[in-house]
Amino acid sequence: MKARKTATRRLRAPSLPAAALHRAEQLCTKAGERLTPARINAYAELLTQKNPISAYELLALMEQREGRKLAPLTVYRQLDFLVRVGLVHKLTSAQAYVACEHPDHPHDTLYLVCSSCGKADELESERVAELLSKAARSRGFKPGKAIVEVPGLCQTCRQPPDGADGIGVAGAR
Amino acid sequence: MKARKTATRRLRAPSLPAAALHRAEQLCTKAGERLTPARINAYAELLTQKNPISAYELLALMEQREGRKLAPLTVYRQLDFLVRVGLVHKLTSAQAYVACEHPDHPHDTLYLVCSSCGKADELESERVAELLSKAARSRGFKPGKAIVEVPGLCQTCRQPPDGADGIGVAGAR
DNA sequence: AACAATAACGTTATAACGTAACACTATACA
DNA sequence: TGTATAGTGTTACGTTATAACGTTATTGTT
Ligand SMILES: [Zn+2]
Ligand SMILES: [Zn+2]
Ligand SMILES: [Zn+2]
Ligand SMILES: [Zn+2]
Repeated sequence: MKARKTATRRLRAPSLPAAALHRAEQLCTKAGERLTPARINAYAELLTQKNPISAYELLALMEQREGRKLAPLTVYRQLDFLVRVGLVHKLTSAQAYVACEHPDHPHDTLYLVCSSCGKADELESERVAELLSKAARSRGFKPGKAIVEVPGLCQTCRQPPDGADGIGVAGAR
Repeated sequence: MKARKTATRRLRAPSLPAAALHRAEQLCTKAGERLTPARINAYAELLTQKNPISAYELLALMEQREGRKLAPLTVYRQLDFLVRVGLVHKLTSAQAYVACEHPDHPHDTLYLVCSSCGKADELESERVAELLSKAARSRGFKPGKAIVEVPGLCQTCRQPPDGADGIGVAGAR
């Protein structure tokens, strides 16, 4: 008793690019995880965003897209999944989420995060990973994926060209 | 003019060690910040803790110590201050706070955080700081103090000696 | 000492972030 | 076909953090 299709109410998914979808499928297969429509939607929505967004911002976007109310938990579960398989990183210092720029292989979370405009620039550094891993193991500590977040001012937000300091970011070296 | 204390109502501060107090005073003087009794109390209470604690845990401890209700905001303000002057670090991935182990000079936040027992081991690495700073500047990014948190299992919590994996164990604090 | 300016503190209310519990649904596999 | 496992939806709740505003303490100046 639920067959009735109530005249599509703006259900268009954000249309995840085929290449991204394919990569995601492979990643999930390899990890023994299931890539469901709901998860695809969440990922696609995140991919439309240029900057990291909070879970509740994603919630609002998805609600608008799907034309119905969603529970926060829904979004959190999908984010947990996306982070788990490595498609998305959590910026813990900003309590925000952003799609990984090279999800093909697992790696640490390593970002430059602009305190002014919110932009997050993902880096990769084998040397940092190596240093941290070595330091950890030398203390008998078994390390997981490191979280490295460098707050500061991006090039654009440094506009005021004279040496003037911008935001109150302490201790720039 | 100072009103006499009204028959001590368990107001015993946790007695901040004199050396720590002295260091804190110097730090604040240098930074042009005021070290008030309330702030000293918060710091002292944090110093009694072996592991990082949440703001609300600190709130409860201080309420118990002072025998009265406090507002969360009070504690948050004191924590902001302590982090600002460098006496305390925030472990952003655990939403917890811990006293710095060498507050004498400013430095990045760099911890090994056990996902099982919650212990946080503070490291210092000039090389990591240097690498991050260099990478940032090479992109026109003006870096502040980096946040580096490595989750994992501490030596103690690795007890189960067979090679079994243990990462990802939730529920530290 | 009196004053003004600023920083810290207290209080109430509320916003933002995240999870527990439970019932239901889909898929995989014997 | 059953049975086990994983995913989803819903309600309610818990935790973390801040806004707004008025009061008190400190500092520097007259
Ligand atoms: Zn990535
Ligand atoms: Zn910026
Ligand atoms: Zn430190
Ligand atoms: Zn441990």
